[in-house]
Order: sequence, then C-alpha cells, then structure tokens
Amino acid sequence: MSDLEEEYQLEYFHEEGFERKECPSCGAHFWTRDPDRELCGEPPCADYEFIDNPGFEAEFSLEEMREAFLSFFEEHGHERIDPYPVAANRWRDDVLLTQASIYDFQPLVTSGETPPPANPLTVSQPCIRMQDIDNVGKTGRHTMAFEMMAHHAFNAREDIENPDQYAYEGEVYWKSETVAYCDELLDSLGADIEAVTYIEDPWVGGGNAGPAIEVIYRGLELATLVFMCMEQDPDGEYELKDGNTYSFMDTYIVDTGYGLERWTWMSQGTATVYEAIYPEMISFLKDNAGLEYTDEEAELVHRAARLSGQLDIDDVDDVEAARGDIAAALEVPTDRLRELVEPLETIYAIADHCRTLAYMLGDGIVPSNVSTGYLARMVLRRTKRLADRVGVDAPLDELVDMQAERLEYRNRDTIRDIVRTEVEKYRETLERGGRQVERLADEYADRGEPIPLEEVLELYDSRGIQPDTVEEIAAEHGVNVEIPDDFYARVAARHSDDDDAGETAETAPDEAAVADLPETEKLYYDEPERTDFEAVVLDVIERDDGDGETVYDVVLDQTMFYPEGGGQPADTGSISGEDVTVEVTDVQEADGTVLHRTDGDPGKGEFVRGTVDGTRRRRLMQHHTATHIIGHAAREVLGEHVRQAGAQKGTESSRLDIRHYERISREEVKRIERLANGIVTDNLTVKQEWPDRREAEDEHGFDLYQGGIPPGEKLRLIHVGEDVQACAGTHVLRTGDIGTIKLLSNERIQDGVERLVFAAGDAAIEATQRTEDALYDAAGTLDVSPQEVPGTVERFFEEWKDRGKRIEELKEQLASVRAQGEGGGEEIDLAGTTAVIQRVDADMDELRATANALVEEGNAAVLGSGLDGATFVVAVPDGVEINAGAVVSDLAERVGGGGGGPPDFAQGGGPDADALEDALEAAPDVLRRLSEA
RNA sequence: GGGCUCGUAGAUCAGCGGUAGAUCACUCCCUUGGCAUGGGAGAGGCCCCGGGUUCAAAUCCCGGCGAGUCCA
Repeated sequence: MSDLEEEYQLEYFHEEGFERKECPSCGAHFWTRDPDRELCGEPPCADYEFIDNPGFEAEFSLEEMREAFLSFFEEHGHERIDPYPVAANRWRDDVLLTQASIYDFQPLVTSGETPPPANPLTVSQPCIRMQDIDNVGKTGRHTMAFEMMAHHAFNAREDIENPDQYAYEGEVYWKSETVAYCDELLDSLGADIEAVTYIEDPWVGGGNAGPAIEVIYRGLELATLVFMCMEQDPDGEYELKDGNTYSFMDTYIVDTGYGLERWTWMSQGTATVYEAIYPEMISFLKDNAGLEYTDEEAELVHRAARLSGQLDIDDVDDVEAARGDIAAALEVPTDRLRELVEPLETIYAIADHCRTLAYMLGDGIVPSNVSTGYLARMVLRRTKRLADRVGVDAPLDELVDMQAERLEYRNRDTIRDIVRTEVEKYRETLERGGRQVERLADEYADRGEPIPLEEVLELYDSRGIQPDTVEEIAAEHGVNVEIPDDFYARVAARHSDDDDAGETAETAPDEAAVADLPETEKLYYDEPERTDFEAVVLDVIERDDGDGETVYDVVLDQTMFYPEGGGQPADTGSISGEDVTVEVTDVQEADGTVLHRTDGDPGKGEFVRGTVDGTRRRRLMQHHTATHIIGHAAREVLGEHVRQAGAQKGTESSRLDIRHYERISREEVKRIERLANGIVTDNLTVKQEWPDRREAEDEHGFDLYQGGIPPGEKLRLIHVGEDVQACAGTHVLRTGDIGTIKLLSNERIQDGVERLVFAAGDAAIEATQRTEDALYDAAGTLDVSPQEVPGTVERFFEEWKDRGKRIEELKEQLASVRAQGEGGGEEIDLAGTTAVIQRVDADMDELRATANALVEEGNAAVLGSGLDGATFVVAVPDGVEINAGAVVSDLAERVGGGGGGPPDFAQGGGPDADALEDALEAAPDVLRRLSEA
C-alpha cells in the first residue's frame, strides 16, 4: 500500500523487535511489538478500550499533562518555547487560524530562510479548527479548540553545494529517534507499550509531503509523527495519494502532533473528552441549566456517550443517523435518547466554544466583519444561541472568563469587555432582525401566501437572521415557509454569481534582471539625516514605463535612497555624474538590490553623487516615528489588544489602522494625542539595534511584529521609549525631532478596525492651520469670535428652520387669498365647474398651494409660472371628469418639457418660458377638448 | 479582500419619480372617583451629505460618510 514503504524501515522498529503487519480489516500497514496482534487498532477496526479503563498509570489534568509532556522533552534535549497566537494571519497570509504547531514555522523556517526559535524544540500550541464545528459535543471527541503538543527538529542536508544557504545546517534527529521519543514517553506514563501500534500513513499537504506515522493506543489516535521531506515536483519520482508527484527537499523536518486533550482523556478514561479536560465548567453548566438525571438516565447517557465516541462520524447527517443506531443498541426509542443527550451535547459544545473564544480574544483577535474577527464573531454568536437554547443564563463573558482564567490570560478584563460588547451587538441584530421577520410574516399572512425562499435568503445574507428563526416567527404568525436542505449552498450560490476579472498584475521589478547583481549597501540606517552620498553605477536597466516613455533602473554599489517598504514611500532626489544629472522618481528593492527609477541614464561604471530630497525624507521620518508613538499611545489608552492592522506614511499626513472593538471617542482621541505629544516633549532617543532573532523574540515576544514578520536571522528593532518593533523604516534620532503630533480624524474602515489619521512636524502645524482657517472663515462670515461659532450656528440653524415654516404658512395664506380674490385669472365654464386659468409667477410649492386653495373653493385650477423655466400645476375637485395629468402633459409639451401625475393633481413644465403665455391662452381649448373626450 | 442590505418625526418603520405618511412616545382637551383604557386636537422632518439625470428626485445613477450582514 504505502508508496514510501522503505521509508518506514526504521532502525528503532528493528532494534525493538517490532513486526510490520497489514490490517486485514482496512489494509493499512502498521508496526507492533505484539506478534499476536492482527488489527491495526484504529477505529473502525477496533473499539475504544480506555473508557472507564484509563491507559496511563496516573490521572492527569489538562495542565498537568501539558507540563508532563513539555518537561519530558526538555529533559530529552528540547528547548521549550512559548506558543504562538491562534491568529496565524499575523505572520502568514495564506491562513487565518493556527491549526497545527508546524504553522508556527511556515513558511520562513520550513523553507530554511529563517532559523527556528530553538532546535530541537517542544511546544504546546493552541489551535482552532472550525471545520467540524457542527460535531463538537456530539461525538464525544471533537473539539474546536485544542492544543497540539509537539516536538520539532529542523534538519538540512549537508551533502549539497551550499549548506550555509539555509538558516540551519545538519541533522538534529530524524525518524528513528522521533518514534523512540514517542515510545519512551508512552512508557514513562505507564502505558502498555505492547498495545501501541504505529500505522504507516503518508502525509500530504500544502505542497509538501513525507512519510508519517499514526500512533494508536487502546483505539485512540494519540499522535501523528510527520516527516516532512518532500515537495511537489512535476518531475518527482514519488506519486502520492493526492495524485501529484513529489521529490525530496534539502531540508527535512520532524513535525509531530500530540493532542493534549486526547492524552488527558486517555489518562482519565471518562466517557467523553470534555469531562476530562474541563470538568468544573461542565458541572457548572449542568447546574446552571438545571440538568438533572436519575441514576438510570445517567447510566443510559454514559453508555450512549461511550458508543457515540466509537463511531466513525464525519458530518452532522451521520451523527443523526448514528443516533438511531445507538438508540437501537441501547434499546430505547431514538426520540427519548435525543431528549436525554441533546442538552448535554449542547453543554459540551458551549464549554468548547468558550475555550475557543478565550484563545481567540486572549490572543488579541477583535470581533469584526472580516477575517479572524468574523470567525470569532460567528463562534460567539453560536455559543450565545446554544446557551439560550439549553437554558444557561450565566452571562457569556463570565463563561468565557472561566476558560480564560484556566488558560492564564492576563487581559481578562478586556476579554470580558469584548464579549459583553459583542453580546449586546448580537442582541440588537436579533431584535432588528426579529422585527423585520415579524413584518414580513404579517405581510405574507395577510396575502395568505408562504414566505418565499428568496426573502429568507435575503434575511440571512444581509441581516444575519438564521433560517430557523424565520421558521419560528412564521409559525407564530401562521405563515408557511420552506427551508430547503441546501439552504447554505444556495447562499453560497448567490455569492458566486459574478467572478471578478483578475487583478492587473503589479509591475514588480524584474527579479531575473537583478539576480546577478550584488546587494546594495544601505547607508540610510547609519546616518538617516544625511542626504548626499557618492556611489558607483553598477548597472542601468532600460525599460518602458507603460506610457511609452523610456525610464531607467539604476543600480548603485551603495545608496542613501530609502526604497518603498513597510508603509513608507520611497525617497526621491537626483543622481549626478560628471556631465549628467538625472531625477530619481521612485526607489524599489528586489532581492536586496535597490533600484533607482530615473528619467535618464547616468552611465554604467560612472562615479556619481546622489542627493536625497531632504525635506521629504525628514517629513517621512517624522511621520514614521510618530506612527510608532501613536500605536503605543493607543495601546495605553484603549487596551493591550490594540494591534496594527496596517499603516501608510506620507509627507502631509499618515494613517495607522488599529484593531479595536468600539468606535474611538473624542475623549480617547484627545488622550492619545496628549500621550503621544508627551513622548515627543520627553525627547527620547530613538534606538535601533540588530539583535539575533531568537534573543529579540525571547525578550519582547510576538508583539514585535506589528507590521508582519520579516525574514532573516537578524532583526532590526526600533525602540521608542517603551515601544519596541521590528521595523525597516527610517526614523528621527530623538522624539523631539518630530516637533508635534496632531490627530486629524478617525474612521472605522471595518468593524473592529479603526483608522487614525495624523500629521507630524511641519505637516501637523499646516493641518492645524487649515482647520483654524476654516473656523476663522466661518467666524468671519458670522461676524463673531471663533468660540461663539457653534452657538451662533446653532441659533442660525434654528432660525432658518423657523423661517422655512413661516414661509410655508405665508404661502398657504397667500394661496387662499389668491383663490378667493378672483382677480387676474381667466375663468371658464366647464361642464358645470369653473376652471380658473391663471399665471402666478411663483415656485412649485406656491403653485401647489394655490391650486389646492382653488380646489377647496370647488374650482378646477390651471396655473402656470414663468419663474424658473415654465411650470404648471393642474388640480381638479372630486367628481370633475378632467384628467389633470393629461392637461399638464399637453401644456408642458408646448414649453418643450413634460409632466404628469395622478388624475386630480398634476405637475409639469419645460424650459421654454417664452411659450408660457401661448400655452396658457391655449389652455381653455385644451380643457374643453380633454373634458369632452 | 470581495459581495449584499439599510440611513425618512424622539423610537420603529411605510412610501421608491408627481402635494412627505403610519404606529408608539410627546403636549393639550374630553371620557373615568382613580388607574388601565377610550375619543379628539396639536407639535415634531436639511427624507445622512455632495454631485448627476429629469419639466419634476426622499424615490433613479455616481461619489462620500455612517450602520448592519454574508463569504474567503
């Protein structure tokens, strides 16, 4: 079976007297010490044998098991490292959440570009897998949140051309040692190692592959030992189970995964994993929901849990089908079983979801409508629904806090605050949505029709209302609604209608062209305030800028020009040779080579003098340092969770996007501004250093990487007061050099992401002056002092509204006077009614009022105005057979326009005011013609 | 990152090219011994902002601001 059969012939297996066997049930190959064993031992080929029969000598709590594992590997030469955040998108853009310990080291460590934090190392990495969210609680073993305990070793082949091209060299240990460690760990915990099986199960994922071994004990998969050593390669000689071909890489990595929860469960032998890992929370929730079982019921539930854990279940449909099987095995009706077990399953799910939330929020994820924040919001809402359904009335923030406390998060107050805010938002959404559904249900109830599916889809898509909520409310109103099984697929279909055209590719510098060029020496870090330098032109690459203009990319041996990066725009300036000076309009970096985009060719091999635009550079440095200061100040004011979500520096203003769960108030803006300027006036030295990556991470932790993780063995750190960040930009030497920092505005660019726009130095003064100019202009117009502007404007606004009302009143009075005055208008008799035809040069409002007044008197009205073009209003009293719309339409055509309206009141007009008199003269004929028709 | 929905009286929402509306809340009057309630009258709108189309825009189009929601 195994395509990598020879890869599993481990020394350790042979020394220890293992035998390789083929499972007659599933066909898998496995290694065992027990010569009599036939089956591989993994369900469905075997049952759980540890429930009520723990597999280790002692019982372990979650914390004890984690410690036992980590210290075992520490004692065996591994360094213990701190876990990474569960928000994997903080260091990689291909995934959102951390789903395995190896995620911590992808892509830069696994590719060999960056050294691991330790080698070999051990870690217990919190992970979140949302794939089988629906199964949590039901199967007894699925959890959304878990910790993957692991030991990793990063090896690189030495028999290659440049072994030092990788950030680690040589072999730490490989397959045989890995299995030996696992075996020894099991043995040290008192497991019956005769009963352990090692199943061959090649692993493929994310473009990499390698042999792997599943470790099975008493029916439970306790660990997976992956030997990542291959990469996808069209010419590779190994075809693996995904149908692709693979070949061996220069690096080969031990990637193991030991499920902390499963090991804890194994040590306790409880009916479900949940009861082993957070027993207090389960019993709290049971109490709170008032869940009570008789001894007989408890026994039944226990037996059911035991059975359900053994079933090979992959999705919810299977769970429901399996429930029938279990009920049959227990000889009780399916409904009775469901009634007993479902509340308990819900409680398991709540506990797990709260732990998930504790990890997410504790690691600084802020609920949002995008990215990981959205996932957190989904989990939170789902948890709230589950809690409501099963009757748990403890506040959700308290439940999450129970888990956060266990996980020893320090930011528990913030976590609770976020949960409370989110629950409140959800409550509002539900309330809004509920009302909407009520209206809809009423509407369709009146018509006696079922609510169409399209409406339900719309409710879910744009208002977040679950289809079962619609069903519930519809039932209360006696309206039918059909929710198809493929509801969510239909939602997805709505979204896949329009496939957007591919983005135009960025015009990245030609990597191939610079591949042979040496790295440019960067002078701007040593003397960020110097603007001129001397250099040798190493190469000039001629290109077309896309508009038909010829431009040049100039490569120098050294440069003072800062290439665009880290949200800081490129420097501009000029490069002068003996007889030519060229303008530098853009600077980019590719593979360590700095490319100066110029409008001329300075000549390859020439000695040149470069001059950077000093004012621009100075402004950019001020803004860059200010960005760090504002980020720090925002964290002080708003909380530890505040993290950079993006930044862009400029010469006039800059912006910093930060994660925060509420709108930032004016008061908070002021405090941030005060704090930031305090740091400026303290005139602190801005320090840069290039420490070893591992030392920097040890000392400052993961928050160094506000703007992403740079590759390499060394990091450039920028210290501004207490704030430390990995940063490649240019900074002022002392904070006092910034001069001043002014926050200009803040906007919410996404839910959970606030954008702070600010200016530093001269730009701050200019921005303040602009604001003041606007205020002074307004004050000048009002002829009051700036301080009086708000009060005066408010008074004027009120007066303006009052006058509007007064004018309305007067127009109506004028209209009724005009209607009774019987002057000026031509009156004609029309089938017993008097029609008044009159020119009133007034606006549309007044025409309407006059027409209304005439109708009040029992007359038909045809009014024309020449005030703005030509406009007409025609109104007729009830019971008069004239179509006002038709009359207006006819008259309006005579002035080059159109018009219409209901039969009793119509308006219209056209641009040709000169034709107004003629039109009014024709009006009697028009009226007679149309009244006769 | 992408999609969709919504901004109208203090609140909740109708109206979706042709005279800005309803319900609740508010003020006053009446009904009642008082309360619940019932009847009547009234006040309360830059129809989010800025452009455009049109004889005419709350309504259609574009942009902005604000809010909500689904997906990766």
